[in-house]
Amino acid sequence: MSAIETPTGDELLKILTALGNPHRMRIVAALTQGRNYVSRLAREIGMSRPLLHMHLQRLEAAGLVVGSLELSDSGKAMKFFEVAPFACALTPQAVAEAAGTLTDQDQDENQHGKARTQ
Amino acid sequence: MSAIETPTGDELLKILTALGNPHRMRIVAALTQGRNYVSRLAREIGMSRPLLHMHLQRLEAAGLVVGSLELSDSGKAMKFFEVAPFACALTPQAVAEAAGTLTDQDQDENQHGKARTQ
DNA sequence: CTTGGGTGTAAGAAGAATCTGACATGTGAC
DNA sequence: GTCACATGTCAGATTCTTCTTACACCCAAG
Repeated sequence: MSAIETPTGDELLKILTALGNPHRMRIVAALTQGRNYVSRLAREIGMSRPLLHMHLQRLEAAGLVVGSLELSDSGKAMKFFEVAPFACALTPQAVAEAAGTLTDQDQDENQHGKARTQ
Repeated sequence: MSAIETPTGDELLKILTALGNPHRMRIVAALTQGRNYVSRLAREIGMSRPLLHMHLQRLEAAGLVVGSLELSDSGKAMKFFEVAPFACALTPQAVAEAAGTLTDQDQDENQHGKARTQ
């Protein structure tokens, strides 16, 4: 799991745009110290909850964090998030390799199939 | 040179936002195959020259490419670009470590000194 | 002097990302 | 019922990024 992965162009692009944001970097940093649920995390890092929700969605879409909706002892629904054990190397060769598999201008929700534009 | 570096938060952020763009990824990929000058590169990858100029500026500001203004045999000024041998690992720990050294809201050009806003 | 190829840059439009505020929902405790 | 605390989502404003177009300059060749 801690091996250096070589994601596709679109995956790497999603990872980079997800991490290329100071708030999201700090979110990942906070989750590295342990899992947490949304409202508490929002309080701790001083961010509005809807905003944190959006950032977590972006991080989860990139596969950098994983969230699971659990029920606390009292029955309250709480969404816990934790970091995914991602690891990818950022080198010119890795970027060049990934750039070759870029689908250019459609980042749709077709990561299960392979519906090319052409 | 090919060791895994651990940049500061602001540096990593600049690297990630620089690479988190399909055009810039393709520019890095094109420059991996050899140095090139701006107008020719713009022709090859099918991009307007001012736009490529902006992207190259962004990549150079992040330290991912280096440009040098040279004079051709005929005396024409040509700006050559080549990739810098960057290498950094993208792991939760690296992100957490970098997030600790983020200056939050000022991304000014004060990477030489330490001129804080306040 | 005009043409062709190189450089850089600035203004403004278009589009995407970010952020706030308000709303709707559910559950347990008082 | 009302409060506190959790969830999610939406509309709109704002800000940032991206991109085009147009301009400026320099040098060599015809």
